[in-house]
Amino acid sequence: MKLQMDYSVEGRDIVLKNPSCFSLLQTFDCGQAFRFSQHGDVWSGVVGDKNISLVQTDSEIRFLDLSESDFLNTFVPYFTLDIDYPSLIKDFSDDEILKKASEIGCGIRMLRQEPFETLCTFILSQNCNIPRIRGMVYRLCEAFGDEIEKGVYTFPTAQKLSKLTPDDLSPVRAGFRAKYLIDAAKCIADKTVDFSLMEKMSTEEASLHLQQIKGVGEKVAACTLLFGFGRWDSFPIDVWMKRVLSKYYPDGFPEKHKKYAGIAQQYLFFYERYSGNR
DNA sequence: TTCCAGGAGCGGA
DNA sequence: TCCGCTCATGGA
Repeated sequence: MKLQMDYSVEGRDIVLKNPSCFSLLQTFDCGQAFRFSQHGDVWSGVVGDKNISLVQTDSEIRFLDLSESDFLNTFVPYFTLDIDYPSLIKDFSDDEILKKASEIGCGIRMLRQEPFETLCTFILSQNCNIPRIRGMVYRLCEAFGDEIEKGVYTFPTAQKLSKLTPDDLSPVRAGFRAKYLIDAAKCIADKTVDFSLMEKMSTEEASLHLQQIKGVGEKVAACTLLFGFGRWDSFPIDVWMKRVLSKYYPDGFPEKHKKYAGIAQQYLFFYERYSGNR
């Protein structure tokens, strides 16, 4: 994994100087992850069993109180610091809408999130707005995760969730999604759905494999593959993307960009949702 | 109060 | 195969 930007160790922090294509606000607020929140200038969230805090200024992004080995092993892959975004965006510039969208959303970094957590959060996402998804995910972690610091919880394991009933999940207030969450946990725990096998499948095959879970259709499968497995060709189509496709791509998304269609999709989602193009 | 949300399952045509 | 209805809840 080749790091695409320089970093330095300053005291107990890791610092990225003048990072290209990296905005914490855009990355955490573009609807791919629901576990980061902002307090003042500090963004904090949980990745695996690590509580991480970050601060961005005009000239740097600072990972607070983080060892170099954790940075390299966990956060370089998590924040896709190995992807050359400027080249990717340049590649998109032959398409007028994609050019505009990737310029506006150029601070978005795709996140390589933990697959089970990604699966669950997008099962919860169905027919919900983003603030509500955050609430449900927080309550799920609070009720069934491990407390690693005061008020900070890990995401619960599949094994733990697989033993619960929808009634047990009532504090999450997930409604009809509770039973889907439990089915997902059971499928992962008993390996009916096997993440390690999916690594060898095509994106299409992996999507069908995930759709064995109740409450997982094409959209949730596509989000899981994109945000949890780094399948950049996976292209989730939700209500926002339906608008984008009908407005700008009535003849279909350009074949040429399908290899990174998932990243393009994220720029387009952000563009449509935040620039008032309705 | 009403509308709608990063959908999916279901039954009927 | 396609379409419309329903599901449970809360943010705006």
